[in-house]
Order: sequence, then structure tokens, then C-alpha cells
Amino acid sequence: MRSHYCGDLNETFTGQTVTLCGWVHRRRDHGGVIFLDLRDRAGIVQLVFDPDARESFAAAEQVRSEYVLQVSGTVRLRPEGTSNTDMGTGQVEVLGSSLLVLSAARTPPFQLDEHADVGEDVRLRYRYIDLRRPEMMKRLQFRSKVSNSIRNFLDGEGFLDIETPLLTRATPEGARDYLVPSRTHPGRFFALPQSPQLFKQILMVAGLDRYYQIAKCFRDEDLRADRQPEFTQIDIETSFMNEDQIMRVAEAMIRRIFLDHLAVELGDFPKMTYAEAMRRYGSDKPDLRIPLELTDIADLMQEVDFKVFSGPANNPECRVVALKVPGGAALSRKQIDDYTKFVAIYGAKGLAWIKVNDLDSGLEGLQSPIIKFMPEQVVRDVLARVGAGNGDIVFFGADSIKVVNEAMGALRVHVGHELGLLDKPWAPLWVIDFPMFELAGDGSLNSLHHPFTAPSCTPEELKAEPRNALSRAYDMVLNGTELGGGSIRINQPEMQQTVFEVLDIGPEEAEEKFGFLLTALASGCPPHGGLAFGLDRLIMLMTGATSIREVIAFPKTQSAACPLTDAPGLVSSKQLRELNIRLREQQ
RNA sequence: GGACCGGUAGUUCAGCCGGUUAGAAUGCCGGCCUGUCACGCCGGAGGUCGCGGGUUCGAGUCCCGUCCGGUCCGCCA
Repeated sequence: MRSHYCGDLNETFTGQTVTLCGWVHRRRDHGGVIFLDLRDRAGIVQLVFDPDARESFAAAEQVRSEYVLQVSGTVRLRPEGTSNTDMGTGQVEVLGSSLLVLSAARTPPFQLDEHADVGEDVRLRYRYIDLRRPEMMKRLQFRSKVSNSIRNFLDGEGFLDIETPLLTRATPEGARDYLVPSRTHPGRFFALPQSPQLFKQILMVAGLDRYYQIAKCFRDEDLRADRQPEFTQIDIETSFMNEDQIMRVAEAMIRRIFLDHLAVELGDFPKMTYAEAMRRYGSDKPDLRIPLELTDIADLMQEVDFKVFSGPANNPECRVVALKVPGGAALSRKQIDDYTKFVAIYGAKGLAWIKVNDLDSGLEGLQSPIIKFMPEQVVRDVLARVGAGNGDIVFFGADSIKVVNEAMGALRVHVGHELGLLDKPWAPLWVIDFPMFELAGDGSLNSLHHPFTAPSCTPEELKAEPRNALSRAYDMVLNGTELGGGSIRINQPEMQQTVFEVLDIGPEEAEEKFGFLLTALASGCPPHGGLAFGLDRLIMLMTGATSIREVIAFPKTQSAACPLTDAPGLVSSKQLRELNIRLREQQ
């Protein structure tokens, strides 16, 4: 039906007769001459209809926005002075000789202009219109190209693309499962996978050696701008490789993609321990584009009553940090109030600060609500430690370690963005040496990763001091976003047993939940490990999209619904009966 | 589960301290126009002010509830 794509035409086609198929992007009817912008996947080209060609001119008069046309005509250079440098095809136009309406279109619910700022609910309801916008079209094409590169790269490294089931058991990972009732087993349910974790490990036991899959995963948790209930993971697992080797392959893959698709050379990724990341940035996924750091000052503050920071009493479980922001002395009272509200979201009870106007004038040169409660020498020591200079502001956080890290870490990022302090466009790194466990609210221990993550110590050491144990896990972080993470897995039953003991998972419970994995581990399990990348987040970062929904063709709203199909929907009582399900009476 | 922002024409929004017939832009429809490119000019149609209740002589506007969309916290790797 078509000889060329609209967007591919340029001056080298001059004189050729072409046949194009596409959508009417815009119509400009000048009475004696009609311009149609015809759009397809590749781009937009201008068509001209002249009254000399009576039939096609008459047809062009009847055409409306978003009609689907087949047009034949001659490519020609635009007349002197009428080229359009904003268009890829702007040097040429197609003089239409025939126009066939393949399909008429109702008036679009919104304009496809780059100028129209349309509400997202409307865009999602009419997603087929929204996806016609060149911006969306480009992002989906970009995503497809990146996926393809990933497959090629991993295939080249000897990884096998193997599918794992979507109908499976509830996984041991933390999130709530999407459940699917079984008709043939009344009262039983499948779960959609949160990740193919157990299957990929079993593939290693089976000897497949290197596996990958671009896999759909599901988590029934509340949504965010960067979180969807169903999302896509680049899932990788390999045998007989240690963590450094795995990180090297994964890093090479990401570096290649950035080079090939963005012409960005990311360089070698630095490695940083979890402890260092928490200490310097208050986060296990630090945004290293922002040249601000948290500085511990608890030792200087022993004579100061933390109440001036609205913090708790001095004790070992609390942390006191300073955050120096260059140029921050110019911040208004209102801005500081906003920052105070911002840290309150994370549980901070206040935000103390010192503005440094003139270091040489002693306390007179400072402005602060708290220095009157501090010995002058302490103020001097603190400013000296953070290296504060004239024009800077120093923020203070004093509270539990958790609150300080979360609040001041978030403030660091927030302020860095608001004041435009980013000093590079891309800042990747590896975070390593994660703790094996984290302390839950009730005093028990939880896996930081999942319970199959290998520790970097012996079972004896693990049992003796579980809270100090580190894992052989690693996260790849880019610009403050966790792109992916993984670990070396446990391949020895004794070690797995010990981890279960520490987690207070009894033998019966372990057997019931993942006995099949334990049996597999005891059946000749190679040393293995892997990782998984969030493909949606990767594409989001690479395209600069502000929401994960912008890189997914048919995303869900924040309440996990689809405005296009109106899913989730009701089902008939017959369907429910077959599934042995009865809905509870609503009150 | 919680905090905050929003919901008025197809779309994006304005609508003041509660007061006459709810406006603008754009889109749409009709007319004119031979070089535009977010074409231009003239005219026209288009509204359950999310929904329910309340206060009031009078509610788009105030109050309560509720639904929907979004950002975030909790949750989630």
C-alpha cells in the first residue's frame, strides 16, 4: 500500500513518485491550495493539493484531523523561502495527485499538539490517540531498540533467553501478591510472580549456566510515579561467577546501551559500601550528581542540648549531621520553612540552620535560630568541619539514625535539585556490602534482600553476630535511582539453614514455603548469582521521562486501574461459581 | 492506611468577599482565502460547574461526606 514512510522523505527523493499512508496531523486550507501534514510512525511530511488536480483537491477539502489516508504524489523541493527547518522533512513536500480516505475519524478528544497539555486520565482513556503523538511514539520505539540491544548483548555473552511461568506460587519476597484462583483446585490460588527469582535459581541447578529474560513482574502494592503494579525486569542469573564478574557483565551492558542509544560514555562505575553511602548521603541509592554530603558532628555537640534541634535526647541510637549548602545564605525564610515542612514528611521534628554571612565577624556574622544555645567554640568547630564559607547555609538534623538519614538524605537531593547544584548529567555507581538483615519494629530480623542472598561470612559467624553480617549483594544506582540489584545466592544447605534460623523461619515453614528450592539446593547446586534491572525505570531515565507511565504503552493509574479498558472489571456470578468464590456482602 | 494539590465547554484554564444571562483560549461546525506550517479573517454551536447532602432569600464560590486523577509518606527492591 505504501512506498515510503512520511518521516523518511528528504531532498534526495526529489522527483520521485511516492505513495504514503498515514494520519492527518493538521490541515491548512487556503481556499486555492490545501496543505495536509501527514503523519506516520517515522514522522510528518507536508502534502500539497492544488485545484488543478480537481479530484484530489476536492477530496482534500473533505478530509479532517486524524483521518487515515493513502496519498500518491511527487516529491519536490519546497519553493524558495518556504522550507521549514523545524521539520525533519521540511525541505520537501509531496504534490498530491491522488487521495484515498482509508478511514474517517471522529473528532479527537484532545489535540495532538505538542502544545496541548492534556490531563493524564484523558490521555490514558484514549491511549490510542495519545500514543500517536510523536513524543510517545519516539519513546516506545526507543524502548524497543534498547530491549533489542539488551537481548543482543546478553546473547553475545552466552546467556539463554528462557521463559518462566506467570502462574506460580506466592514468592518469599516481601510484596503483596496478585492472586489468580484455580478452577481445578478449589480454594487454591496461583500468584503472579513478583520476580522469577526461584525459577532462575533452579535453572542454575539444572545447569543452564547463563539465563536471562525480559520478564513481566507483578506487585500488588501502592503506586508511585516510578512504580507500576506490573512492570518489566531484565532478569539475569549465572553460574560459576563471583560478584565482581557479574557486576562487570552488567556494567558493560548498561555502558553499551548508553553509548549506542544516547552516545553517552558512562566510564567505570565506582563501588561504594552501603555503610559509606548511608554515612555520606543518608541513602543506599545516593544521587552522586549532587555535590553535597552529610557530615557527622555528634562528637562536637556533646554539650549541646539536642532539644534546640527539636531532636531526642543524646544517645547512641541517634545521629547528628550537618549539611552545608553553598550559596544557601541567600535562601528566604519562606524557602527554609518549605524545607522544614519537607523534612517533616520523613518524621524530622524540625530543621535547624546557620547562615554564614561573614565568617570574620564571629557570631555577629552568622544568622541562626540556634547559636544562642551553643557555645561559641562549638559553632566554630562545626563550621570548620563542614568547611562553611561566606554565603553558605548549614542545615542540621538530629534524631534517630533512621529519621536523620531519611530526612537529611532527602533534603540533600531536594535542595540540590532546587538550587541547580547538579555537577554532571550521569552518575552511576555500585552499592555493595549490604547488611544481611535489618531490624524490624518488633525486634526481629528481616532479610534486606531475600533469604537466598549469600552472606560474606561463615555460618558460624553469621549465627554469632547476625546484625553485623554483610551480604554478597550489589545494587546498581544511577542518578539516585536504583536501576537494578542482585546477589550471589546461597548454594549450601547448611548456610541456607542458618539464615532461616536467624530469620526465625522454622523447618516446617521453610519446607512448606520453598521446600522445592531447598531440595534443589541439595541436588548439586553450582555457585551462582545474578541480578535484575527495572527496564521501565531504565528507559525512564534514558528518555528523561518524569513518570514511568510515559514509557509504558498501557499503564495503570495510581489506584491500579486501566481507564482504557476499565479494568479491573466485575465478573459474572457464573464465573465466580466455577472458581468456587463467593463475594462477601458489602455493608 | 495517611498528608497535600486538583476536578467548571471536546481540551487547557479563569471565575475576586456568596449576588443579574458562568467566561477566555484552543478545538469543532459554516463562510471567505493560492504558500501555509500552532495559517489568517468573519460567523456559529457547545455547560449535570465530579456526585450527594447542608447553610443561605440566593452556592461554581462556604460547610460535611463521597468518587475520580495526581504527588508524596507508610508500603514496595
